[in-house]
Amino acid sequence: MVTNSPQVNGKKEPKEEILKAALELFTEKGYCNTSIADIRQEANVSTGTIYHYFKNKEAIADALFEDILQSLNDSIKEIKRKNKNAFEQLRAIVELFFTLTEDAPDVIRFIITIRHQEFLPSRPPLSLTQPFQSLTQIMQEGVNKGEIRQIDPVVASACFYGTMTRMCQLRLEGVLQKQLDWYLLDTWTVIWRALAPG
Amino acid sequence: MVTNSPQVNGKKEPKEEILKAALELFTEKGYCNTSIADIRQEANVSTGTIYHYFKNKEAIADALFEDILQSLNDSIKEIKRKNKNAFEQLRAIVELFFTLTEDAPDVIRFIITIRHQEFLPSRPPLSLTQPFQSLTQIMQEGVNKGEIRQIDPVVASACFYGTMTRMCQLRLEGVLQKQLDWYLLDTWTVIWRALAPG
DNA sequence: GTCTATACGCCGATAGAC
DNA sequence: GTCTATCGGCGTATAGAC
Repeated sequence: MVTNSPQVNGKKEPKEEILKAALELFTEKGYCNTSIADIRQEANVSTGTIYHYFKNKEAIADALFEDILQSLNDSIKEIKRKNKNAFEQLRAIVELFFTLTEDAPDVIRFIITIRHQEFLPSRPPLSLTQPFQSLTQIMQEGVNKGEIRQIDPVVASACFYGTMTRMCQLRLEGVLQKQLDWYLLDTWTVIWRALAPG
Repeated sequence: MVTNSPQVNGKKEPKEEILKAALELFTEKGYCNTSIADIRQEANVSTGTIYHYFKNKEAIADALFEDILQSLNDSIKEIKRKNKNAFEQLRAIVELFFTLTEDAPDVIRFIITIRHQEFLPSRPPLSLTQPFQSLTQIMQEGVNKGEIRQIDPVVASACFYGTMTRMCQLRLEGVLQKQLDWYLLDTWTVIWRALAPG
């Protein structure tokens, strides 16, 4: 995990420190504008240590990608387990993204604003990864059960994900002064009106 | 304009060729991963010519930013002039974005996927520029006239813009096999159900 | 495992001929 | 206005001591 260090006592794992620093710098300045020297400084380790834990700069980004996607996937799985219908599942996902935007903005920046393909060309676009497949699946099941209107699940997902992430983006860009939970009700109402049957 | 060269006869303006090449390369590989040598080659000019027309690499990106924003702003102005109510105006904007995604994908990539702040730090976030202000204004007027439900115009804009651009993004990433106009009706229906009163 | 020192390539930008 | 040649600096990655 990137968001919290596994070591509780004083000493921190260098690997985790490096990932934490890299996430912060990549999301703030971009991958290209972040040098190994920057990461070295922010993580308080030496160049040698970085190359001991990671083959190269790209491998750091790759590990972040893996970590964050895994964590997102776990969260969504748990949401699907705890909530039985599409309405509750989707609402919980919006809450998750809004909470993360306030509490772990770098994670959301990594998911929604970073262009992974620029430096991880072998990775598929995020839209084709597991958590996003889960989303389309929720839509599909919702349509099948009559909880969601008869529309193309792709369009339904786009409305849901696009609206939610646009709100996150506006908040991260400093356009929205109030915390996202202030907008939660309105945002959810808008999304659900778009998707609800009848 | 970036999308078409002003010269009709054989010879092309080097400046336009440079901008065209830069737009293509920036949106494909990213700003950082594009070298002056790449642009030189793609535009069939020499390094000297590039630096004759532009102060530096950043100035090329800046000119593109200016061009594209101006062009987008003009298009939206014309849409507002030709269409009188929010319903028609917003629908025309979706059509504009969907058409551009198919016909001038690099322009849409530049608007929705490029992280301008990484290399143009003095520019404000896109969300604060004129065309996006116009959007919020359309929402506000729509709410005032009762054409749009009583919701926060920011949330309304986020739903509209987020849904629309997510569809464009999915198409640009190759996730959607069919052309965007195939999805236009569904997309618009979803958006309008979210915004319509009653 | 962690460090410092350094090699080496690439890239942005300039100089100066034509 | 357009070109070629080249400089200086930065950044990734490695070598090798401890």
